[in-house]
Amino acid sequence: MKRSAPRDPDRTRERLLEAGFREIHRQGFRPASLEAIVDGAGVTKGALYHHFAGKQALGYAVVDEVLGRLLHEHWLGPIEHAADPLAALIATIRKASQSEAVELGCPLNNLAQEMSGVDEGFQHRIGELYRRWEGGVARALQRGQAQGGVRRDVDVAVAATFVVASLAGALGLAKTRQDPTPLRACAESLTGYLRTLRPERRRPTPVPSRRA
Amino acid sequence: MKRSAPRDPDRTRERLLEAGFREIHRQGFRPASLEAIVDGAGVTKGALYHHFAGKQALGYAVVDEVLGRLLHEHWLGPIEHAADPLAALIATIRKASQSEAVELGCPLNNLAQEMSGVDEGFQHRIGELYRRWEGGVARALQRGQAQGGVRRDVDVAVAATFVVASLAGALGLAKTRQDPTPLRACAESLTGYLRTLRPERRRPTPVPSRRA
Amino acid sequence: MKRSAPRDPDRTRERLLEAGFREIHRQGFRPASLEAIVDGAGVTKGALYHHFAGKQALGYAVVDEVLGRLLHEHWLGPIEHAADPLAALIATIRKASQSEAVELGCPLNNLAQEMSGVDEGFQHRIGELYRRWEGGVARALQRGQAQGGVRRDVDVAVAATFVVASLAGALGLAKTRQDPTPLRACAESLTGYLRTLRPERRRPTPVPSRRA
Amino acid sequence: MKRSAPRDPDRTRERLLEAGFREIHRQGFRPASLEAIVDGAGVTKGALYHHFAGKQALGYAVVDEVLGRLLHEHWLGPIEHAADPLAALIATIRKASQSEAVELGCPLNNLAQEMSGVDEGFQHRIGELYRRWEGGVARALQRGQAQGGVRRDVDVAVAATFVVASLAGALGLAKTRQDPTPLRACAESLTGYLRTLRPERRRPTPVPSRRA
DNA sequence: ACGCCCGGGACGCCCCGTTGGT
DNA sequence: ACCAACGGGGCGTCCCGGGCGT
Repeated sequence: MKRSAPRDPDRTRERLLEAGFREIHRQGFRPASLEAIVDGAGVTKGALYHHFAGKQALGYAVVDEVLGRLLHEHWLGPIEHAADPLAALIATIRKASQSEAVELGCPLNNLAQEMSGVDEGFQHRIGELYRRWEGGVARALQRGQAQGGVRRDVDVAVAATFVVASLAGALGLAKTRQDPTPLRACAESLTGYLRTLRPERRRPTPVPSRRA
Repeated sequence: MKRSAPRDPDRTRERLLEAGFREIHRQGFRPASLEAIVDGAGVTKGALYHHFAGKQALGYAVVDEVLGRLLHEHWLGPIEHAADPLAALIATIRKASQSEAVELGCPLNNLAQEMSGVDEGFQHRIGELYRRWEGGVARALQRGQAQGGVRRDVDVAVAATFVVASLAGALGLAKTRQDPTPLRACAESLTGYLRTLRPERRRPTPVPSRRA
Repeated sequence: MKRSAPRDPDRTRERLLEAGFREIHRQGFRPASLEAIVDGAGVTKGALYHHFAGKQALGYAVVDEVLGRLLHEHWLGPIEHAADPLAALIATIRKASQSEAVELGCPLNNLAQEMSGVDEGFQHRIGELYRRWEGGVARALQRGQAQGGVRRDVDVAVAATFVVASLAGALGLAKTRQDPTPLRACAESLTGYLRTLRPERRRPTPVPSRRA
Repeated sequence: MKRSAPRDPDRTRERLLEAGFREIHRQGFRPASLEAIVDGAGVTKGALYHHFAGKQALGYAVVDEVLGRLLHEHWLGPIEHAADPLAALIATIRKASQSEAVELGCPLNNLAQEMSGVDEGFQHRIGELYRRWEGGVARALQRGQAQGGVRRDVDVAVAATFVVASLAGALGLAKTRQDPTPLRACAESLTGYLRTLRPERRRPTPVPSRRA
């Protein structure tokens, strides 16, 4: 018998989620093929149907579990308990801008563009993730205000929305061009913008410098 | 006899492009149904295959012709010959942010997220449009520099990329939430950012004000 | 090129109906395989989908067109303009009872048992055919009354229902047993019953004789 | 610990048979879903496969045990030891014709139409039940002959077949129409027919009266 | 040249009946 | 007695070209 996997339901489910995420990231949800997903996971259709009610349910689970985890790992975690929240935020943006993985774009953004307005379930789930993202940024700015690193007159909600939107847009642009350059240009400008949120000391120089 | 349409090839082609644009905007390119497109255009499949080599060719033509035209109408034209280019740019952003049509999102952005990295033909064509967009913004800033409305040390290419990316991101976020609010928040922040590009007179106030 | 069929839509549709009828007759509607039907018709799925909206629509068309035609040919036509309607009715019953084709049963009865109470469209269409069948028998009996071959006090509607029901039941029984014997037994008894509907002359002998 | 059901194999088997009968009656054998059956029985698939070799074996058991019991209860038992067998037979027919439960039809007849000619095992089992049914009716008529309530020249086998076939047909017609009326019309006619089997005293009036 | 009717394959998702490991 | 996993089709329907009229 070729029983390689010694019957591990949780692992099977995890593999399906992971393969589903990959395929959805690459192809989008609707063009994603269940066949490709089960192949990628090394299981059969029956296993998928056992763990999920169908393609839609798998997609929802990918958003809730996989994308939620990624969001926390890459964006929310690093700024959650930082000593200087604004600096931490800038650091995460810089780090993201140095990634070369622009080929497939931001999975959350991709899914958002594809499925919002087509499927309410996706829209709600994706909207929830964006809310958490903005919420994390807004809380960081708020903590910055509390400790004096951010000006008091800044509307943290508006600023957080702007940061998230610019990041999403830049990620998308980089994907479109298959080139991380626009991502870095945006990171630079966004950093400049964020520095204008610090209290002025003497002479602020909130302008983008010449391209490196 | 049954000659309702007096056989007008150009008009047929135009109708197909228009119906194709609508369907692609609503559903995305791959989920778009040729059946729906020919129904929307009031013609048959044969007519489509007479004017276009296939679905892909129709998609390319939609990008080149329809999206190109829309881009020029909404974004490029209004800032092309403006007396104060920066003010004109801010005005177009403000105008776009007041639109209520967030349901389907920006057609260019949607297609970019879906097809870049999947189909090279789309990627090139969409990239070309983004280049034209950024180029238009950059030229406007440059003309601003020439006439003194924009600081000389601004890297217009970086700034143009940032503007376009933020707009695309905000449009996407608004679509995701089915709510124009984030679009307005971004327009506000972006306007603030753009004002920091003006030469300082006395005391710059480049900060976003409390939400209205 | 292997273009055997020179593009004949009507013929294609007819072939599909015929193959659909055969498969449905053999397997029942729900277990019937579209794949088997298109194979039997020598066409592809595309052709089927072109002529019918789906499996259900094909099934409806089979009932309306094929079964309707068969009903008329075998049961309604022969008694429609007969000089002696009762005799003609008895003759059709006798003829049907001599058929050896009991293997698959009566297609109308099969479909009725399977689909009534599951699909309203089938129920209405099948019910309509039964109504036409009973109606034909009832009209024949009525014409018999008019010309004196049937007693005036006979409720032709009740009698017609009984005749049709007994025939359907006998056909079913013969199919169940894969043996035409019960069909003949019923034909014999039914003939006896029908003779009791004739006006009495002297001494009626309306009893079934010993089995042949 | 988690012993909610105190592990009663016989009861589990009984529940499966009962749920299987219900689902098969409603959907037919092939469209019946094992999932629905085990849900209806409140057990799991494993339990089903513990008690039966598979779907087919369950179906066979349903025919043998459940349908056999129902046949005896409704049709065979009441006429088995009746003082006047013919009267008892007429009484059971009348009783059946007054039932309102025409929605799903006669389970035996349904299964017979569906599975005879498709599966030999079903055919034999169902044929056996029909034989027992006819046998019971024939014996009743025979006992009627012995005690003088039925004419001696009647071929009881032929008559029994006719009775059963007419009943099956009428049940089916009623189901098709979702209306018990045809069942009553047939019961009336069948009663009339059966009365012609009694020895003539003076003037027989074996004709159906005008519809009430 | 232009347009339409018809037909061809190809997957995609769903879901089902069944069997090993516990 | 059961949970987990397995493959095998079923139907839908989609994108696409040949064969004809106009």
